[in-house]
Amino acid sequence: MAKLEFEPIVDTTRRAEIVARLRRAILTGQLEPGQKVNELRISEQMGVSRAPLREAIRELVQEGLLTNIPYAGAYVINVTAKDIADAYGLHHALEDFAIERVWPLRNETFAVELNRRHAQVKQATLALDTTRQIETALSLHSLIYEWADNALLLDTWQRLARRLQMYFALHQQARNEPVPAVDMHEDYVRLLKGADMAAAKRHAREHIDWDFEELLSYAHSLETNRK
Amino acid sequence: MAKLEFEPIVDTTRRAEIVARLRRAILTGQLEPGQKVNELRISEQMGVSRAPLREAIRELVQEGLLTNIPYAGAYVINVTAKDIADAYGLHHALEDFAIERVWPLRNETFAVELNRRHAQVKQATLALDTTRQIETALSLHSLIYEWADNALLLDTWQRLARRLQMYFALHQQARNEPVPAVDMHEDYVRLLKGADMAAAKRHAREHIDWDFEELLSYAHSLETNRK
DNA sequence: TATTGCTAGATTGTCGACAATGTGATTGAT
DNA sequence: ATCAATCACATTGTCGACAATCTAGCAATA
Repeated sequence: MAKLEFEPIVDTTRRAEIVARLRRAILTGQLEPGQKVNELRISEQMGVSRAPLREAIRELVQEGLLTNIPYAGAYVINVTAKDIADAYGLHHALEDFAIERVWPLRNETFAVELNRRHAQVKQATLALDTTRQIETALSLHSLIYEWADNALLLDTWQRLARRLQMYFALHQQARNEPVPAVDMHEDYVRLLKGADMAAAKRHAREHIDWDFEELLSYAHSLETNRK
Repeated sequence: MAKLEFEPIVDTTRRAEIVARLRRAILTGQLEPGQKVNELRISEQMGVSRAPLREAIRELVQEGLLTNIPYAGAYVINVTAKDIADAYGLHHALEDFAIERVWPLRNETFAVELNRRHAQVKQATLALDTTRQIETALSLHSLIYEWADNALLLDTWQRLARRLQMYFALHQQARNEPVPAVDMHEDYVRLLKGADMAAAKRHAREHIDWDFEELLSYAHSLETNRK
């Protein structure tokens, strides 16, 4: 008899769907930083009442994507250069820790999944689909966190990853250039499959720094625009 | 003219008050792990309607203190030995990072605040007030995160600190002994004021390990109880 | 006996209406 | 003209009621 496994049934509430849509709107920059989330307007657009929408807003506030001011409203978080720098500082710390933890847990399945996600990045890069490029790159980077066997670390990473996704989307949106059509992950993937952990850490650090440098121009424009 | 500073006005909504009360109930173990949060019952006890209570529940779910199953209810998170181990693994990583960042930012005010919080710990220890002992110890440990000048790191720590607070409270509740009436923070405080960062890191690591060892007996009882 | 289908009760999810609060314009006094 | 008081208006916060769903127990059937 074949071993058949079923996936759990998921997301049967309006609230969950609302959260997903709002989150996506924020992470893709459709809802801009600082913009107000008007409950009545959005609930009417989505065809739901304010109750599940408000519950969704509470979740996103806790996720750190919205801020709330009592009796004034919920606003998409603002992005400053310091926010971006903070995110990358934390990214460094988590990445080191994740690599250490994942190192002895790697196996053939890990390598296969690493290749699969890397292929997705390359595909999105070739297709010049920038939104998907960001998503797939973060998915690739998520792998070590998923395999590090630490639920709290994974949760922390996912919160951070959402911030990064937002920053990249805004950055890409700000400069209207196509996108870097090269893929920077060859070394990252190769080193994660290798035997030299120190080298992997070093490269991850450089890789993160490289991404950060990329965002700096956008971060700079934020500061100048504010004046 | 004396420099007078006002504290911000706080918590004008029922929701915020409900969140605070529920969180406290969970972190002190009054709401036990696995216990169901019955909306109707609690809303009647608190004298509020279900709407703000439900919004509060959403926040606590995102905070990681509750889990939610659609149409079934919200439950206080269960605690396993692995959860505790995960928390301490992450604690290690964050502590290292925080010490590095806070090191060049320390000044006289930092030292004064460090002493102040340490005094609170000693006071709670003398008074045999275990709940307050846990709170003040975590407050002491929070200082380096507050001074590290990284909002995301601070946020991450606060989420972790709440888990730790819960674990300690449950641990203390499980064994009915009075409490360790000794204070372990003398060296911690001294090294944080000193010049040897490596030594501070090393000690913090040992200190965290010591706390973890302390929790292991409780973690063990969890596993055996489950059988 | 084991399994399926049904029913009643309890609980969560959602809705529409009302209360509380903030905001900006208007008025009026000095 | 300036400033304070007032007043609509819009928006958020809260409430009570209803709809959708789950669970446990019992009956029916093989």
